[in-house]
Amino acid sequence: MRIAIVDDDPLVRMGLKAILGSEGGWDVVGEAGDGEAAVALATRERPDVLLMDIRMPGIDGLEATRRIVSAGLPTAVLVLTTFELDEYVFDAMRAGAAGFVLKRVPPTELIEAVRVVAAGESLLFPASTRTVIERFAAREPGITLPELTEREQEVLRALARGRSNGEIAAELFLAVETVKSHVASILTKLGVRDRTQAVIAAYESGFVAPGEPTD
Amino acid sequence: MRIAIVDDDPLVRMGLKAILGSEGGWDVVGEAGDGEAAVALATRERPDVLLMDIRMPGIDGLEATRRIVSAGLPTAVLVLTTFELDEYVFDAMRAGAAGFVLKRVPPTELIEAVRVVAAGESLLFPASTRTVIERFAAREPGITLPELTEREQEVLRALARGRSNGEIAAELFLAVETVKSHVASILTKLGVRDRTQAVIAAYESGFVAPGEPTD
DNA sequence: TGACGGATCCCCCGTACGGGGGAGGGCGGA
DNA sequence: TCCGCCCTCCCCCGTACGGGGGATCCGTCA
Repeated sequence: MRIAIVDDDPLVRMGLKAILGSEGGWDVVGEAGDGEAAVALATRERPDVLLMDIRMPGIDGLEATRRIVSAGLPTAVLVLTTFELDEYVFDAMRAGAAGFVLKRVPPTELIEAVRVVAAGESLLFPASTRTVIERFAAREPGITLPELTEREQEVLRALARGRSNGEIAAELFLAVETVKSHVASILTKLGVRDRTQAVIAAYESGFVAPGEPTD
Repeated sequence: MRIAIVDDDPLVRMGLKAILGSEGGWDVVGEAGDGEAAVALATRERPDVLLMDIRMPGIDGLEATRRIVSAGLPTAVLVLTTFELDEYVFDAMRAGAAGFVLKRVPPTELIEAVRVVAAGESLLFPASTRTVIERFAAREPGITLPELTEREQEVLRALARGRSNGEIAAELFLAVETVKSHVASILTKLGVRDRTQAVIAAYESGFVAPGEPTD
């Protein structure tokens, strides 16, 4: 397995190298001290795993991660930082990092983390997982949808897939008038003006979520 | 540390008990075979950690978790299931579980998971973490929006807040006709039919996200 | 039994919406 | 310099949409 290490502190790089080098079958194929060099390194060596520091001069680790991921390189970026800042975690996730761990974790856990991301999985250190879960859960009760009947829920799901009244009628084997009356009752129940606002309410309430079966 | 075990299969309960009992300082203070009994058990014993199966007769593990969490009990629920279904993970997170692991993980990892949630942290098994990150990042699974001009992006954001053409015109100090032409070019660029589908595309692409500034 | 809500369907009507076409000003790249 | 893009505004037109009335059938529940 081929590993690259990116950190602006040579001492940290040496430490990481020492830890990872103790594992058999692993090979540290390159090092970099800033984001620019990190992207170049990843492009040239195409390592399996890249340990990425966040705070670096010039292009920081998050931006470098973004570039590496969006370049479609076969490299799993494991973000490795000193600070337990939640925003770092979220930004790293959004940047496309495969994992997020603190530098101060014991060597065995770091090795395990590298193994996990190399296997195509992901991991966060426990405290981050907690905040992620909290934010995920907290997003849920943004608004609560009023009680909708079975049929109305079906129609709302169809609305959230961008269907017109005619299409919904065809899909559910109904007359357009029936669909219209369902839509009308949905609108009044949700207290919104039109189907677009109904779809927004569906997303905001978690009734439908991005990335779910759109069709 | 006081632990409770909830699973409808007596054999599984015995197995878990055997694994956890091998740790010093841990005490299995109760068992339950369904959700109803789980809530009663948690209320009565107030354990530090509760291992919760999902698939159970009657009230399932997710609903039981919801009740335990919303009751404000000092119990960290570690959801433990056989199936690697993503929806289970998300539902468990929403229900307030502190962790989510598969039954088939090695005993050492299970023990580690109990230790983590008991410490007030959270954890997911790696494959779940990956899907959670992906959904959170909302980059990969979604679609990519074609290039929109500044103005078009403003208009799309307004659309995603449920605004009508007239309202957008007022907000942006434009003529309704201008808004209409922006909307028209958005629709053609996104390849969609109406504003509702445009809003859906905005959510699915991550251009806007649930829980973000709705107003 | 009757009341009630859900689901289905019908008609009328006004309008916001979306398609098509065009036109002018500003600003940066070729 | 001229071309192209963006932003702005204008007109016409057809229709899907949403609001307002209904009506009928069905199950549940009191």
